[in-house]
Formats: sequence, structure tokens, C-alpha cells
Amino acid sequence: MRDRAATSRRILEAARELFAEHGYEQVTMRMIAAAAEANVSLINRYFGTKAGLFAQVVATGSTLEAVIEGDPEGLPARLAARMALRLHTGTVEQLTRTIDRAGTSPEIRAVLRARVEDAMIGAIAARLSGPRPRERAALAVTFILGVSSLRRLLGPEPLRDSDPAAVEARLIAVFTACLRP
Amino acid sequence: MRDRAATSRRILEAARELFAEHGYEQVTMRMIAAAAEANVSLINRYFGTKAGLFAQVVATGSTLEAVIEGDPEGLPARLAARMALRLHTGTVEQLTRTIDRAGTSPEIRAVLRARVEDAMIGAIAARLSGPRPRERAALAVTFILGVSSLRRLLGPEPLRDSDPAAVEARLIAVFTACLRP
DNA sequence: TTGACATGTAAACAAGCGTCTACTAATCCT
DNA sequence: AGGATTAGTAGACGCTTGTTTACATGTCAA
Repeated sequence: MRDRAATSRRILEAARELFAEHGYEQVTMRMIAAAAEANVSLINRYFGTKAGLFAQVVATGSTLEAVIEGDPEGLPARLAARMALRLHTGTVEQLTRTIDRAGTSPEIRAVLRARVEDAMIGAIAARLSGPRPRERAALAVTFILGVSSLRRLLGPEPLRDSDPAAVEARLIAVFTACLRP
Repeated sequence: MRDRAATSRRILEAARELFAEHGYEQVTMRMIAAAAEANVSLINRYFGTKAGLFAQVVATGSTLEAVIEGDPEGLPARLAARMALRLHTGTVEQLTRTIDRAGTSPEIRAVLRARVEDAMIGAIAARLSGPRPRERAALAVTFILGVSSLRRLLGPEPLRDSDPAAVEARLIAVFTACLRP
């Protein structure tokens, strides 16, 4: 046929970018359709509803796993290095930004919650030894989410023209304080 | 007359609570009017537009100033104590929550940015000595905003039934890592 | 007391939203 | 080759949104 798979993928990718950029509520079905060069009705046909599409976007987005895996001792340093790079380049992890900008729509809270709980807090906590690993992981995730919030509010400028090495050293201290037993 | 001042104040307070609870976009003019027991048209008459009302809410909301003032050495401890209390009671500062849940509406970004820049980052940075005070203050604000994000996504449960003293000690270490010269 | 002004009200407005229905057209299977 | 199935399209539907307009009512000054 005329390639349902390709169209479906174009819709998903267009939605992924738009949700990350403007947030769930600001993005309309027609915006997604236009960006994907597809018809609006196809979005509903393939993903059911707008919330369903968003759930798919969140569920299939890559998470921190590439950074998390490795020796647990080096975890704060790896998180700090990644964040320092992001701060310096002015970008934010796409999925983190999507989560931050999603707002408070009741229909999408469940999937957001599950994703943060499993793929962020749970993934970090699994690497930690010592008491209350989820509690410590949650603090690290707090900081990661905070960066998205700050950038949403202030744009990419703050912390950008800082000395990357100094920022990274500070971030290592922050993540260590969050995660150490 | 029929007390314009009182009606105006009821509208402002109703809007303040609703915006903090549900976020800017989820709150409708009719919700505010109902909560304030006022007519919808009066909101527009007194505040111009929905964005204008939101600007008024954000501009008049109390900030961290009570916590920030005092000796700079004790600032991390005071911030940590306040946050530990908030985490334990499951609440979040109203204005911080309003900012977090405001979403990405272009019409309100300017006022949000100004408020975070001046009343949070600027206020903390003014108390700091050493190099790049704004940069260090921004990291602390990152963490503060992150707590609002985490609670928006996960609700009040996480970090709630932890040992408050242990959490507070950890938070002191985090804020110290953010703010120390 | 009465006219003028401020306050409050109700209804409608136009626009935008997500979704659905009816239809066309392309591709596959036998 | 031709019916069946599926991808894609166009347009309307019902609803909600923020805002505005026209009107009623209460209050104060003269």
C-alpha cells in the first residue's frame, strides 16, 4: 500500500519534536499532521487519540540508560559530564524536555509518572547500593528535571558561557551529594 | 459601590490557587469566576486578559526572600531546612508550583522569566560572595524547580516517609555543592 | 431625589480544538 | 483481471475557549 509504517513513523517523529519543543497542550493535531505531511485523520486512526500519541512518544523515547550503565562509583561523574555538556551546548535531553513541558493534563499524567518512575528513578536506583536507593535516585532526578525547567523558563543562555570544567566539577559534587550512601 | 476592590481581590486569590493547582492552560476564565463568585466579564474588565491576570498573580506572589535573608554562610542550611519540611509535608511553595505548572504559553513566558531571574536567581546571587554568583545561584534554583517538577509528575508521596533529618543533611550537602565559591 | 457613573450580569461572538464520518484511490490476493 | 482490503483525504461536527457587546442594577454627589 502507500506505506502505513512510514507514515506512522513520520507522525511519531513529528509529534516527538513538537511535543519536546512546545509542550503537549500547545501542539495541535493539525500542527503534527502538517509537520509529518500526513492527514489529520490518520493520526487518530493510527494512534487513537492525542493522548495515545503522546503516550507512544514518551514510551519509545530514549532515556538515560546509556549514561547510567557502567560502574556505580562513576555514575555521578557520568551524569555530571553529560549535564555539563548539555548546559554548554544549550540543549536538553529531548525526553526530559518533553516531560517537563507536558504540563498538567490529567489524561497524560499516568504515562508521565510511569516513565519517570521506571526509566529515571528506577534505573538509577537499581545501580545504587546502600540504604534507600530510590530516595537518593529521586534527588538526582530532581536536579535533572530542574535543568529542563530552568531552560524552559530562561532559555539556553544561563550557565552557557561558564567554564565547562568548573561547572562539571560542581555538578559532580551535586550528584555525589544526591547519590552517596 | 459594590466593592470593586473586594471583588478584584477575590478574583486574584481564586486565580492564584487555581493556577498553582492546575497550571495556566488548564484553568479557564469560567473556573476562576466560579471560584471567586464573580462574573467572567469582570476578570477581563479588571485584569484585561487571562495573561494579564496571570502576570498579576506571579508578580504579587511571595518568593523565597524570607529564607534567603540572613547570614550567607547559613543559606544552604536554611534552604535545605525549608525544602526538607516541604518534602515531608508533601507541599510545595505556591509560586514555585505556579511557575512549574505554567507550561509553555508564549504570552506568559516573559513575566515568568523575569520573576525567576529577579526574585529567585538574583535574590540568591546577591547574597553570595566569590566568583560567578549568578551561576551558582542558578544551580540552586535548578534544584528548587526540580522539586516542583518531581511533585507535579509523581505527586506528594516520594521522599515523604523518609527520615527528615537524613534528607535535610543530604539537602544541605546538595545546596552547599551548588552555592559554595 | 435624581441624574451620572461605576459595578455587575447575561448572552453571544468568532476562533480553535480533537474527533468522526463518508468518501476516493491505491495496492494486494486469488 | 477484478473484487476486497487498506491507505489517504476532505469536510463537517460538537464543544470549549477567551473575549466583547449590550444591558441591568446599585451607589454616590449635587
